[in-house]
Amino acid sequence: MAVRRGRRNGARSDDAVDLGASKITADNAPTAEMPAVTDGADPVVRVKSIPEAAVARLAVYLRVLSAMAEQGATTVASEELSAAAGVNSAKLRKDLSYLGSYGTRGVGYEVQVLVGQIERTLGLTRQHKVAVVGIGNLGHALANYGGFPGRGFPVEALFDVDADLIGIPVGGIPVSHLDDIPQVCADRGISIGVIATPPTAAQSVCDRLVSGGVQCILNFAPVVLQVPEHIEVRKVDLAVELQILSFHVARRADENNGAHPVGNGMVVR
Amino acid sequence: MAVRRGRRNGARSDDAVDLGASKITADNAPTAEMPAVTDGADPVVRVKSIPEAAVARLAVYLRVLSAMAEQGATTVASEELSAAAGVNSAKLRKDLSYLGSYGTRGVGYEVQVLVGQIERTLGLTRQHKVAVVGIGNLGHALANYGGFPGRGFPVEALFDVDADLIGIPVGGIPVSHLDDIPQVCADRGISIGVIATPPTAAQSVCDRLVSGGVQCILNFAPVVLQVPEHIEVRKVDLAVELQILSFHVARRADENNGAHPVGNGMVVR
DNA sequence: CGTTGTGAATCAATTCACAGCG
DNA sequence: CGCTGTGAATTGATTCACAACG
Repeated sequence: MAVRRGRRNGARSDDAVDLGASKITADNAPTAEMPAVTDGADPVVRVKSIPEAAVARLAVYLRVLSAMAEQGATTVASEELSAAAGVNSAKLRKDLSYLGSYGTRGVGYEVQVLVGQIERTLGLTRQHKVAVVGIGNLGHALANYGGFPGRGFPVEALFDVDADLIGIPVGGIPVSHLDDIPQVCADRGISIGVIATPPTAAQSVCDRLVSGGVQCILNFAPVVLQVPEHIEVRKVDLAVELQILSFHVARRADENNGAHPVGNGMVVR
Repeated sequence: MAVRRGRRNGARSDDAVDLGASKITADNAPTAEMPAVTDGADPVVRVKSIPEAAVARLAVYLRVLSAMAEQGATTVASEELSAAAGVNSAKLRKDLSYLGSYGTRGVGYEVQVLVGQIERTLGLTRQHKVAVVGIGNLGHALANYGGFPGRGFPVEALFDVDADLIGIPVGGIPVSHLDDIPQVCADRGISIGVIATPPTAAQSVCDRLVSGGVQCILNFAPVVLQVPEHIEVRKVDLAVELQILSFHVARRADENNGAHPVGNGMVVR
């Protein structure tokens, strides 16, 4: 073994994470690992890397906590929060421990404190301007989401190829042409690009977003995008989702059927 | 494609998948732990279970392979296929090995064979009828997907609460009322329910889908659904996706910056 | 008390590295 | 030779279980 350690960083966990979409990474080059400090010693590094899978769950906890706060809850125990978030309490506590130590033994966590810490950790204390590309059905849905989840992710640019759409405002933002992606994204300081185009257009749109300076891409098109190393891509793929469900249906059917050819009442087809 | 049941090598697996969307599990330790057989004595179980993470990737390989087939490719090596799918070749080969041994050493894989095997494994040789609930922007987008990914996932029922929508056909299917979910789903043999409603309606919709006999749910609403154990749920959550991206932006900024901009207490623990 | 926080143990997924074979 | 298939090694995530502590 050569290079050791390496902190979260350029982490190339091929897919890891596990919520919503999948992380996409080049996945090649195993070697170029930077030896970065991790635990201990380094006085400057304080962000103890958080496991990818935990990050996705933090976002879920955050939503649950916000709902609880609205209902007036001021403190919550790991058992309760974990149940509401659909995970077990040990996992929840471990996840929260990555943020630091904000609980009170024998009592639980203060809802507001947790909300604040999760927001800080997820980088929600700054704004991330979003551009949506492809104003079809899905793009419309996204554009109208009206500033996306809460505040923090304002949609500030829309793009399409269709000449009939250019200039028309959707959800308050006029649609620009694909060709203007780099310019407009750069001008408006877009940091997240959402691709909701047909698959054939996706790679080229992606390239333009990158040249416009976006740092992250959320890709709804069923294609594997090729991006430079420093760009973070997540993918939401309906076909893949359905096929995974299909797999489970099939598996279950096989199991039930192990010996019995005759199915149960639910057999479709 | 004719519906065929080859249960030759039926693969099964255990639990949480992890790509694409998230598998939601009760997660309450089902303490009844059975020593899973790995190769063994069990008379019925001889199939190697497929790691959950691999299932999601198989769906991706399938798409890439289909595209290659269309371009006239007849064989493909792991290196090429893996590059196109955005994973490394060792992982690809391992994933494919779960299907059985369909490659030719020194040559590669026959595209058609692989396509067939993946389809069989994912249960794509049967049809899975889909219902979409919530015909807003997103629901519309989904309903118009026109029979979803290829064939295999025909949308056969639509639901909404809005009286103005009831009876109106969207993508060829008339919209029914939420109250009719159980009946209609049962009648039409729906196996997959897609929830595209506002969060407040989601749980109740979910319950009705379950009572209508659907086996799997794809949930776009930002809520953690509670379902009976035998129901498979996957979640696609826009807010979570964006927040994960946000996390990575923040992390990167912190790194480049040695020191964090806004001086909140950085914590360590 | 009751609940957090966390090492240690377990379980799952990924990667390595090479034997086996066409 | 070139490429697959796979055990072994590694890395990562989850769960256990309990000491620490308000």
